[in-house]
Amino acid sequence: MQRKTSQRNAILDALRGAGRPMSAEDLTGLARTSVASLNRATVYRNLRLLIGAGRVRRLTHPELGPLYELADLDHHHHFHCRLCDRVFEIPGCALDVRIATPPGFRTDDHEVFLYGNCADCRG
Amino acid sequence: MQRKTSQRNAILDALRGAGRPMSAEDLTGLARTSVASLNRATVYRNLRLLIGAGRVRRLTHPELGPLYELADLDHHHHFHCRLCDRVFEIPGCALDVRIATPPGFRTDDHEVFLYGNCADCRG
DNA sequence: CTCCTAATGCAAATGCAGTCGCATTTGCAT
DNA sequence: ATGCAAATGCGACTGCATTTGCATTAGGAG
Repeated sequence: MQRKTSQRNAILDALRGAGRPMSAEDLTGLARTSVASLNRATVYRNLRLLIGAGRVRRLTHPELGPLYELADLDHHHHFHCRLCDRVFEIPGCALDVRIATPPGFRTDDHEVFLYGNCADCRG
Repeated sequence: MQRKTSQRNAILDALRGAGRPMSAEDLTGLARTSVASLNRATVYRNLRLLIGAGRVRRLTHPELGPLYELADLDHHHHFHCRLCDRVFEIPGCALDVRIATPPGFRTDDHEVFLYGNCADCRG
């Protein structure tokens, strides 16, 4: 990642603009509004680079598969609206890890996925 | 699912005996201790049948991919030991869904994945 | 402005979970 | 004991996310 390219900017801008995790495909579509020629392979190559550089994080959503989000976010949960299929970043942590951890185990990390309807879709 | 076959029994017994969610591949390996000829396609066909009958549940683990578990379990979390790579069913729920849900949203369901080391591996 | 090489676009290729067609086996009702 | 449809085993095949080979384009140091 030594040169700055319009496609890499477009990918990062798309991620920042959306403010929510997206699939590689959605991300490609969104970034194409900036760079129309943007190719899938380029997106994947840049995602790999950006993940390596600690700027992007890849997660696997149990219902939606692989999603990409900016890495400079504090710990948060993910809410999947089953109507509009968007995933929202929910700041904060409502899990009591001490209670969640069985005796003798040590929990280093965790993920929480919420499912339901977002405010827009309930309107 | 009208006839009882040794392979279907082997699959269910493997799931019961292990007491934890497993990949189709691990499940096949385990069930083969009962029915050596057991084929992958048969495992998948039976899993589909059993899921349709509400006896088995399929889940996608963010780090381990698709796993299968018995469906007659109460709500629980999943603990992934990163040393032995086993997934444990953790009974109970240490998530406060009211706190976890943003204003205006409605949460119908959720999943919690814990990561760390199990009691055996910490020994 | 030039040149070197990183980065891109394209299309073909991977790897993996799961599925399908078909010949053969096997529950189980009669 | 018989027969038929369900179930199995096998190997080839899908679909999807991602990767790779290669020719071309384009940052940016000099």
